[in-house]
Amino acid sequence: MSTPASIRLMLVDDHAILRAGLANLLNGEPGLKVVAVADDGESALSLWSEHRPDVMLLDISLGGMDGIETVRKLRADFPDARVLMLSSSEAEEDIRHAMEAGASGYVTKNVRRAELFQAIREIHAGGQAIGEHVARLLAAGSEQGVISRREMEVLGLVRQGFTNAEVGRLLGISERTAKAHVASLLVKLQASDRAEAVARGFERGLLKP
Amino acid sequence: MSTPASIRLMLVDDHAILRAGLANLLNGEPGLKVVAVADDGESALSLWSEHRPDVMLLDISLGGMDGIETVRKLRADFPDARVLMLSSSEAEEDIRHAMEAGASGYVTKNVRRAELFQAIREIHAGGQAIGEHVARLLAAGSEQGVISRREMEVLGLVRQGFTNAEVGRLLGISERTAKAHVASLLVKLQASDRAEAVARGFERGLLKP
DNA sequence: AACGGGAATGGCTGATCGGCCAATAGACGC
DNA sequence: GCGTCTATTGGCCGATCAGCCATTCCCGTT
Repeated sequence: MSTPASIRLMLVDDHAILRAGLANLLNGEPGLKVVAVADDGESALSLWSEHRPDVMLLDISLGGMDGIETVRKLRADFPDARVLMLSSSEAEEDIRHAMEAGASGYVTKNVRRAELFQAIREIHAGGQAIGEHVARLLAAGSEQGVISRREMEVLGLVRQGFTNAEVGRLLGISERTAKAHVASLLVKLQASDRAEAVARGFERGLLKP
Repeated sequence: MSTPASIRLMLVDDHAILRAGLANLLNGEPGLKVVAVADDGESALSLWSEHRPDVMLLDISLGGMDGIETVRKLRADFPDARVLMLSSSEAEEDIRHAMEAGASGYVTKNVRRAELFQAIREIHAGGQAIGEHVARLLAAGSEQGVISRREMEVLGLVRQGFTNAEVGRLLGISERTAKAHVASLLVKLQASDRAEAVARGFERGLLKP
């Protein structure tokens, strides 16, 4: 046929405004079509199997299950699902975790629209897409200790004032293990106690206000 | 006249996608028209005096000068300028500071579109607009303690990983006193340990990355 | 199949924390 | 002058932390 079928998109973001605006924007671009939207990970998964879109645009910060978990589960069920992370975070850890979880691309929300369209097409074609903005970040700060996903979870709980024992309970692991993760965080963040670790987390953009 | 003039809007947000999408969305609504966009506070101010819009939609988190500062300066130059804060932050401090700085309204980015349109019209008509979502937050926790200067100093040191004894030494006071300040911080910041106190400090904007 | 790293676990110990009690001194506003 | 608030200090104690030891399991890479 002369007009190739549109790339069928699914949007997942907890901000209604961004969802609506983005849908508008994407539907205005020839060759792209938004066929489903979701505001959390759970509905994203069920809507995916229902609509079977081509590409999911997924925010990292969602209520409930976060974007990383969502990618992981989606790719476990549909290994050929293609996901473009669309995040406002520039934290190196977020990017790395997203890609490791199976995302095919990662762009920050301040990409130019042309760059976004390009990324979607790239991904749909089977490629990877890292915003150049993002690529620079990755190249830059890959020196220091890499915070693992588990450690990020622990840091998030430490931030909320939980003790090691509580962290263990919440994550379904022993207090010893939680303590080990905290110890590891202290080393990697070059902090001398959990309070400083939290501060470093904010400074590095791992934690968001 | 039969068709009243549109409300002329200006968008200020550092996320290009949200800007583009939102502009689309707003221009699609009869009676609203986006006449200018900016991605930082400085250009927002100069574009305002150039275009003289009716209402500014302003994000709090901007590169460089933040949204609060932008409102303050704008209102200093144009006391009748009307600004609707459009933030993803639900932090009580952010809301309070924005309103104190002269914003006419505050909605979070997950308002429904109808509510957003309503807020814009409300503000243009000279009223105030607090998203109901936001209003609840404000009503809830408006009765917290004020952090004293000394406590701020202590918080700054705790953030850097100093122990109570070290804080005491650095401030020329005894460890007991330092401990008392920390205890007071825990109460006022509703934190259960120093790590959470630091986190709350960042969340409230008392500490900056 | 071997290797490296993350994740999970246990025990031990001295340092540190946070809560609870009470007290004195100076500053500010009414 | 009186009350309120912050800043300061002390003792006591159980809870929690952070450091150091070693071990097992699993996964992805080589």
